[in-house]
Amino acid sequence: MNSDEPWLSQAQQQVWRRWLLMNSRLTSALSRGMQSESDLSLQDFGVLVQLTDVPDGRVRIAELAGALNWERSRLSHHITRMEGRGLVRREECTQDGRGAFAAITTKGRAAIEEAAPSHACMVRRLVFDDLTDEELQTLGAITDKVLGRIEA
Amino acid sequence: MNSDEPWLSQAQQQVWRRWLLMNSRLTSALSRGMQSESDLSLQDFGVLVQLTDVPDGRVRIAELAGALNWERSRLSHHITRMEGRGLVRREECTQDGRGAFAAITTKGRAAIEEAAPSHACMVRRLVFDDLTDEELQTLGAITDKVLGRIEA
DNA sequence: GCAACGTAGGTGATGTGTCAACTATTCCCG
DNA sequence: CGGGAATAGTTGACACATCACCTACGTTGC
Repeated sequence: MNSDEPWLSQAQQQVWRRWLLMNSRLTSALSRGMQSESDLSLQDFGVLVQLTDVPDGRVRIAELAGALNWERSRLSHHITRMEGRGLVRREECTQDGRGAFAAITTKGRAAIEEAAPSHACMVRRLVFDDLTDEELQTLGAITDKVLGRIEA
Repeated sequence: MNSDEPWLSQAQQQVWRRWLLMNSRLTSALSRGMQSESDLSLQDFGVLVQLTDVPDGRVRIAELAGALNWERSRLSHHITRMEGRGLVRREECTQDGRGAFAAITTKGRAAIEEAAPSHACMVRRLVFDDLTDEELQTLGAITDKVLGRIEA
């Protein structure tokens, strides 16, 4: 438990490995679930969530990339593909000639509204239903601490 | 808090979003750190960890894929690339003519031994150093619960 | 022993992410 | 104002992941 040593304690290492495993299992499970219930990927869903979060259903590209923690170029490619499927559309920004918005379409809204309930249900079943209030609270505290560390 | 409703409670949703964000931030941070300190990717590292975990430094492909939660074909492609860089080598399995091992090479061992300390240190700094013993224990309990749910 | 089926692993085409470079615009400051 | 630096977004080449399919071997049951 000495901070100068580079290694993790036995307990930390065990938790860490289980955590990594849980994350990848959870992601694949949610991803499979999403694909089978709708024709959205988890990534598509993430984009659409951000767009429905905001009243006018459109967000500046860079802001969206920040919220998703994606690279700008990745988002640009992804938007291109989603645009091709009619889920979003690009809109130009009059305030800033360089800028652009990604805007959700009617079809996009329909898609996320169809996908959301079963996804939320799955998240509950796999993650939250078994957690006590105290565990939920601790989990929140942990994520905040880690996010705090990463900022710094 | 009714299990029949598909939706997440306000508190759950907030924790969930922070959790997702934390995961993607943490992964990018660790990935960047790994790349800058060694010439391994986080994925390479994961493979090598599994191989050093076992006395003879070789694991059957399918078992390795299971431990990493990767598809077999993904692993096969990845092994091919790592083999090209001299980090691992394929070995045939005499017990089962279909089978194969992935085995760590001397160079692979050197690579992971060089990369491990700073990676472990980063994991400690970003994740564990701020956590109390109780939080660590709760985190372990949570991962076990979720993993349990996913198995079922 | 051999036909039908299951399993281990590999392959190539296609989809997605990353990186470096690029254009167009805005900002800053003399 | 004007010119260099910074910023928003896109693009194309390349790296990696996924999917459907393939081969080779093993297992089972007749």
